[in-house]
Amino acid sequence: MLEITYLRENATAAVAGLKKRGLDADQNVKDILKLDELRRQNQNELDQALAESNRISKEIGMLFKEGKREEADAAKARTAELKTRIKELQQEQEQLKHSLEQDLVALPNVPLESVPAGNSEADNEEIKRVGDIKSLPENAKPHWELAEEHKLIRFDLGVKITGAGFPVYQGKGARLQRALINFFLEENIKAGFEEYQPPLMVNEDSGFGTGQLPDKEGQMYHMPEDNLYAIPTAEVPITNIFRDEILANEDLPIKATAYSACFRREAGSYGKDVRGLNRLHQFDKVEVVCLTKPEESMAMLDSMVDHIAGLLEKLELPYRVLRLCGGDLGFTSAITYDFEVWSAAQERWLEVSSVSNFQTFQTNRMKIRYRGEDKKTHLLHSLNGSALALPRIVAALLENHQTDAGIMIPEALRSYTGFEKI
RNA sequence: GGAGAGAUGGCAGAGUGGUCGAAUGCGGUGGUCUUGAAAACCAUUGAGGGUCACACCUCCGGGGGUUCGAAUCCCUCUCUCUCCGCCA
Repeated sequence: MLEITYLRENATAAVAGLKKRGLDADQNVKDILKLDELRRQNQNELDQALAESNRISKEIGMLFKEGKREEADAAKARTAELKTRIKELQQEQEQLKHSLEQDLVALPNVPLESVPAGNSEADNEEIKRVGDIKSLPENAKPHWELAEEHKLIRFDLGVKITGAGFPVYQGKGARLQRALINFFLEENIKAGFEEYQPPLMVNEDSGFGTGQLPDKEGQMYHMPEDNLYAIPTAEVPITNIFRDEILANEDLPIKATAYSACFRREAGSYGKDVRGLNRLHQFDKVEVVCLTKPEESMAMLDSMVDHIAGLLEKLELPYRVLRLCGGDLGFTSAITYDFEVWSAAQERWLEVSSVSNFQTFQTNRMKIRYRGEDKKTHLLHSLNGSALALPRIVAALLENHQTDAGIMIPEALRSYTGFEKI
């Protein structure tokens, strides 16, 4: 949710920025500013009425104390009209606040200057490409065939015990999962992130905090008995740890990492490109979440991008980094870099990480603040990224590292897997 | 699942209808003292809205009600804790 103070002062810049998403927000912003204006007028009037009412009440108290019954009763009579007026104004205030909030929540984040305009993947800007795209052996296979052949991942068993999109990992497949989780966590810790183990279910407040609710309600698994939601990413519980907090300067920046299983209903996304590990209902991911002072967030974003690039290089995977165009940008993001790994056998790029700076868009809703030099509270900037999501990494590892002698495990991972090839 | 207790500022904890945004202690910040630190002492210290700045308004778990007036009384919801039962 954008800050109203930002919109008041930067309305034209906001509208111009949103255009890069292919969104004409001119009228929306005007409506918001109008509502804001009305709201403040209404509050002014309401405050005055309340002040008057408070004054009279105090007066009545004094009169009673002095035993002046009759004067007190006379004063009481004066409040009747005031009370109905207050009630009206309060109702109006509620409505105005509600409308304002609704309009604000509906507006996506404003893309930063460096974000290219555009409305599809084609307009994303490739800023980096690393690693050679190897030519694979004649008989190279996609990962789902490799997984079946080596009994690494059992999609059939997952279907039997749960349903499609809930694979069972077996033998070296299971050990590879565990190795990758540990590898990512250890690398993140080395880079200064603190590890957390969050709950895998969250309450409604947390869902609202990170913006999954109310709009993406259908994407989360919901347990109605207890009104809990299965997390779609560790970002949700981790970021919500800091909800409604004013963080101490010495604790900043926050650099958190967490492994979690992630659950996504992926309603309506059946069809092409969902084969094998490409899209699952349950998958594993190691996430990084940062909170910084505003002036430090862009440097933090760069350092996160560098860190994630390092992970992919250690896994010896060819990748590229894209700066997403406005139209491809997530609702809450001001700037996003996508990491894509080349899937040799599928001959397509697979998104394995998305690193974003949300600036105050998330923290405004969650009221995550710090105390500035001026002793006042200010909103922090929030950032997050996957470091990394397992399924597509596994897909890329299997496909890219297949040789006639077997699937080779990258050097950096061997101390974690305990085996060198599959 | 059964029974009971509770929810107040960063924390602990008082406050049962008006002068309470709220005692006191701890913590934080600034200062005095000190070579420095500790201790002691003094001062200061919740959040949000509003304003050029004041004024002013709102907030004592959430919602509703009674009253001229609610942290305090009533209704309701949520959450937490303790004991018993079951159980990893």
